[in-house]
Amino acid sequence: MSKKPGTFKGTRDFLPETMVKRNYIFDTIKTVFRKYGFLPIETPSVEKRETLMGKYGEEGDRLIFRVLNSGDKLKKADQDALNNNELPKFANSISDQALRYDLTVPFARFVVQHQNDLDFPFKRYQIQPVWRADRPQKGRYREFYQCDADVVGSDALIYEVELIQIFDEVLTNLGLPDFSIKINNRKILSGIAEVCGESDKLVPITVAIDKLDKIGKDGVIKELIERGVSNDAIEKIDPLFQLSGTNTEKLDLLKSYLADSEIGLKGVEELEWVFNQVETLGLKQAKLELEVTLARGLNYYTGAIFEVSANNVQIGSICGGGRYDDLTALFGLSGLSGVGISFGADRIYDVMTELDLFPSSVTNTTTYLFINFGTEEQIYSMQIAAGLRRLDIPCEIYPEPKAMKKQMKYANNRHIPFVVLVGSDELKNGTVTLKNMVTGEQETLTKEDFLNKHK
RNA sequence: GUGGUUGUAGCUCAGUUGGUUAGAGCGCCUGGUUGUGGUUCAGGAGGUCGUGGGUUCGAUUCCCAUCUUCCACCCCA
Repeated sequence: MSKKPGTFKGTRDFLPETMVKRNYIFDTIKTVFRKYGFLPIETPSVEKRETLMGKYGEEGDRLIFRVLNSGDKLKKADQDALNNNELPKFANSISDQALRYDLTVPFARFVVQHQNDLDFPFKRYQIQPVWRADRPQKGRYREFYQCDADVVGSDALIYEVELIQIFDEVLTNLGLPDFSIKINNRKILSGIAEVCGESDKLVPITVAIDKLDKIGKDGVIKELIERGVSNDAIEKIDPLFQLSGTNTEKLDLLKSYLADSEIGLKGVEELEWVFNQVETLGLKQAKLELEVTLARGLNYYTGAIFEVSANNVQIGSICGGGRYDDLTALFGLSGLSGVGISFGADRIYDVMTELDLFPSSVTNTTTYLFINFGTEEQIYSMQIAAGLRRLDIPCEIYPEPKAMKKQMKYANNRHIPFVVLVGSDELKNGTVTLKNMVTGEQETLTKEDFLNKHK
């Protein structure tokens, strides 16, 4: 124990048993992404510092892992800044690059950089790890995977509808029994701030009301006061806390509440259209809920915002997303609207583990193990195994004629569902004996019949 | 970034009010069973009690630091 090596705080190794389950999640997500016409890309783990910094708000910047300069570049260290305790400035002087914090901002950079090689609207999916210098907790890691699908170059609401369908389809295919897609629109939040006469306090207002389900109405009001929102405005926000009923009822209420706000009404209209289309098309499992208090922290969202949570599991949201009207403008290309979603694969894994949702077939990586009885039997087994592999059946041969107990145990621990016994009798008769490791049943059949079973 | 918490065998955890050889269950290995795993029985291996320093005749136990775990806040997937 004492001298055992370990991984860096908040990061993990994945053993084969875990990896096959993770791959099952990734594969399910990819399959659905492709079905909706998204194309794969990858971007580097490390980006220039200026690409990332300032895109996620002050809080986000703090959580970006910086990468130290090397060699002579270290001599640029701003020692005055260090002596004056200006740590961020000092950090900038010795670090010109950083690990990516999410996949969306690097994607915006990617779009601007390769704009002449892309067909718009450009739909891409990307499954890669991201890093955050956060304090780890359960369901919260320093290195984790995001599975993003984004469309850039169209403000058509059809994409909001399709992204909701993707959430629904992926999570249904993974077998999640109960989950909610919460949706809101930043324009509605802007409208609320406008109606309250506090347009300049949009961010503090959204951050505060986002916490309604966590700290309750009184907590939100307290926070609004702390953030300098006037009492008049708080009174005007108050009715929103009582907003209840069906999505249609909520929309109707919002229409009258936001009657004086052009942008607010635009948001309501957009949401209404999305709801209508989703209703017509139908969802498999998801509950789609309008949640006026949903705000999400990332500042770059401007239209629809999404968040998905698994019900009956104590973990944060498992997916997120939204529309950002001008993210590429930060890199010099304006007029491109984008909308995208992200699956938090690590949290989905945790939820599926807690609810025991992985089908047992996922861990059956090898179908047959050939028991090794000796040299001649092994050669005979290798021929049959080659036949199976030509039929794409995964199988393996135990490498040495060790005690059968040991070989059986190996099959058992590896969750291999069938064992093939080829001893001297089988060799002589041109047969194999098949043992089902779950039921314990055995049957003997000719090797031709065995192979033909799989055609 | 703030406050707290955790660390003893591969895993889950007892225990030591500071004192000769630190325990259990599960797992692992060997054998009962030289063509049968998952059940059962018998035996066995495995720990400088997270790491570094301090106090002490003596520290796994007390103190400090550090790393790690988990939790609340912040924020978020």
